[in-house]
Amino acid sequence: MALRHAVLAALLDGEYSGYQLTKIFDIGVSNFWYAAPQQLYAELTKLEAGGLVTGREVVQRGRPNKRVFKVTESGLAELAAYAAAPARPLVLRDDLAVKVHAVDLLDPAPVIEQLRDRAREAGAKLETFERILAGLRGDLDEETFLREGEHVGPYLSGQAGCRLARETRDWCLSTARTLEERSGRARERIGKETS
Amino acid sequence: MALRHAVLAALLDGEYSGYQLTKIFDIGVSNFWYAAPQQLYAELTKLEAGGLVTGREVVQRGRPNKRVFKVTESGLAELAAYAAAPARPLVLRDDLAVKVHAVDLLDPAPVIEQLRDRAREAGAKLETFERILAGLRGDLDEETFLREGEHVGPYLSGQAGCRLARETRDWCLSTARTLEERSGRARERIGKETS
DNA sequence: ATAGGCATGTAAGCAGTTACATGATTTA
DNA sequence: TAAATCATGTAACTGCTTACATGCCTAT
Repeated sequence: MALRHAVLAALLDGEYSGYQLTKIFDIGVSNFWYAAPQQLYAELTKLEAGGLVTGREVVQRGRPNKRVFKVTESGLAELAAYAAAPARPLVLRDDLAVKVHAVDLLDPAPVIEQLRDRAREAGAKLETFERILAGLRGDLDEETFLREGEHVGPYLSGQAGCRLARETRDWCLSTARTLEERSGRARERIGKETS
Repeated sequence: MALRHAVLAALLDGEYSGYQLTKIFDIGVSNFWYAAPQQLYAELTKLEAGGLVTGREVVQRGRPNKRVFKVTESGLAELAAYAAAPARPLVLRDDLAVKVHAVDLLDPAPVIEQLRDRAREAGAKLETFERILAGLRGDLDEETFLREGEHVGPYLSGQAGCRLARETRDWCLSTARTLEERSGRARERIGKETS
């Protein structure tokens, strides 16, 4: 069980509804966890049944009511036990890297396009994260904030998201450029041979 | 279905047995895919049944015989179709980042220790990858190899692994240092108050 | 002797994905 | 009036993890 702890950790930042969590997990809780909406609703139900979170109804006008959740004492205890247990190796499954690995025997064009797409996404994510980080540290510069700020956890995990997004963007762009140039030269050679 | 394509891509580099693949997937196929040994044996069985790979017995002395596999025509066609289809977002699930996110309300000591452990692992992985990349490019410098080399796919995906390992190591170390210093100062304050 | 690496699996259970379902309100 | 956003689920399926199982060979 693993999503459970990611949800608990996310709920430390404030009270959120299932729907709000889907937004947070959609960009990946600072990009280190992904979960589908249906998983979150299911997990929240289980967590509430187990007494690790409590929900309360929030009446809204102009839009449907929602139930927001917060972590209970026993939820916090669960998180503490989890944090003390040894970390398991991270799970990474990257479709696009598999395609790049195999690209020599394949048509590079669609792979290049996908690399460009992902570079764009990663760039957007990077901007989002940088805005979030700037919001968290407020007026302070990073060093001061990390030394004296009260809640640095979300900032530190956000930095991981930033780093990953930046590297992803740069790798995608440089890889796309490499493949583009190679297929450009390949076309030239064929052109010369057949002319 | 996704592991299937990662296996096919890995088998493009040469003929491997299930056991050899576990070693490759253990360090994460250049760090972009992880799979447990049992998954690989099961997947190879399925791939062979579907005619996407063929196996042949290799008789060895001094150790048990093994079955090595290679990709068939139809396996290559499957890979080509897969590469042309839109990439799905990468799956990332990082236990340790969840703990860091929640660290403000938790005992930081075990988290710091886990960060140091992971930094060590990432450093080792980085060295491994750099050795692999150096082997792939041989005498050529990186730029020349990427321009003129025959098989650049594994090199490019390996670069992604390098980048990720380097960022992981650096983030873990700087995060551990930040948390260490903060808990050091916290202890000092408590010392002063109680003396 | 025994620990570790090589080699290959089965079986049960849990987690994650995909498809389907509903309904209100706001914006274009 | 159609599309997008808010809001919450169920059901079926597939894929992944954990635990268990076997056996040979090499090095210490």
